[in-house]
Amino acid sequence: MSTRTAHPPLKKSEQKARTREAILAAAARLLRERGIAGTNVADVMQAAGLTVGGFYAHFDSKEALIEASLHRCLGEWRGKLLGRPHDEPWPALLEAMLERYLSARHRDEPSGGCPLPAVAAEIALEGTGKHALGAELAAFTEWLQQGCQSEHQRAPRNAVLGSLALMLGGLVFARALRDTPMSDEFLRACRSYGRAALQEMGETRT
Amino acid sequence: MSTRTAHPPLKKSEQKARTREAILAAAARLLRERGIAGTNVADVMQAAGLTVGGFYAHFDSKEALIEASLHRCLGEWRGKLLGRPHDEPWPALLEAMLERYLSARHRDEPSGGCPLPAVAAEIALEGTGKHALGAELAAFTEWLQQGCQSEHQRAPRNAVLGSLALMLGGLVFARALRDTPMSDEFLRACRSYGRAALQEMGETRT
DNA sequence: TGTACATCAGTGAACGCGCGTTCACTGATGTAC
DNA sequence: TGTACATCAGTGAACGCGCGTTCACTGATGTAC
Repeated sequence: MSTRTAHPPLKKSEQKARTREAILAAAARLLRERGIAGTNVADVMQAAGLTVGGFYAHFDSKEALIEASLHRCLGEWRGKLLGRPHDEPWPALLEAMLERYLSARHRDEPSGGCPLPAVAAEIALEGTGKHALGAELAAFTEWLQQGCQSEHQRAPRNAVLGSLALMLGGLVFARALRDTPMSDEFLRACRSYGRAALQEMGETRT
Repeated sequence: MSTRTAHPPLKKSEQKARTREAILAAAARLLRERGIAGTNVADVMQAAGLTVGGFYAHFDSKEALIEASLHRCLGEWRGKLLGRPHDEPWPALLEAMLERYLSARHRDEPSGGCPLPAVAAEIALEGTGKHALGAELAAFTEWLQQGCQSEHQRAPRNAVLGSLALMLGGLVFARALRDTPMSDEFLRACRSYGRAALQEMGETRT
């Protein structure tokens, strides 16, 4: 709303682009909190300070919004997960990622976190969002493997993919068991499990 | 249908109990294929050879059906995952479980498999089914830890919970990336990742 | 510069469909006498 | 044993609601002359 009455007044096309951004941002937040099925077009538009009817001037369908939002969302998240580039060997790098991902904070605040725990299973069932997921996951794993400086070895693909699966499964269990002792237990166990795997993989590769 | 006209004719109460079983079985299959949101009451009843209206003579609500069906479903699955009791040390036991779970067959045939990949994220988001999940997961982990014969050591809880999370995450990714090279890659990587973790955990505990 | 018209982002009501749930009804089984 | 009534599992249509999508309309911005 304030963006639309900002000074100096924007050109129409600029304004439309900004609105589109607002819709994408609102969708990204709702997606992480409620998943795909739980995110309805009217709520997204309301969260962006608009009304339903205008939606189809920006996107062809809800599905198109989901794909676009996931692309954006996963791309941003990629950066957040590791922060600035580290000069560390890959086991330490992946371990730090596990710690951050499998934390009580991330479990309890989905809106600022990774969209995949809410969304991955729905993509598997319905197919909506699979292009975004495929593309971003390919980019992410490649980026993670190259994330170490050249003096260190490249992280093996098994270690990267395995860590991602462990993170997803662990967080889903932890969220499903919220308010249960097993929730914290899962987080702790998965961090320990990942550390063990990475240590073993680091040793046998060295 | 054939169950209802079977010889000798059944008492009314027996008949009703059988119908309830048929509904539960139909729901269990659909749940694994379509998840909770994708499983609608009318389809469940049709799959059980009945019509919608009769549903509420057996269950109070869709939610009650989901809880009951998941309880049943997860309980049966617990047995299938390990088959008959093994006389093996726990790392080998869990490794065998990983291999079976993270297989192309399991990825491609959800209807005969574990309901969790389709259902766990929805439980985390909506809450429907969380009682069944909590109870069955507690029973399952305890049972897995005690699954080895007394001469072997009891499997550490971290190894059990971590393996479950890895299995869930790995299968969800593999299904979401179906028809993509990364799908098989995820299955292979997760099996390897799990083996590494279990080996490391087995060594440090021994 | 000023005026008349065109464009188009956004509005808000309505449509159509799916789905959980309800309900009057049916017909076979079970019970009372 | 036979007859009349009660019970109740299952039927199928209807209700109500949520939600994705459409559409006639508005009013501000942009353009032509």
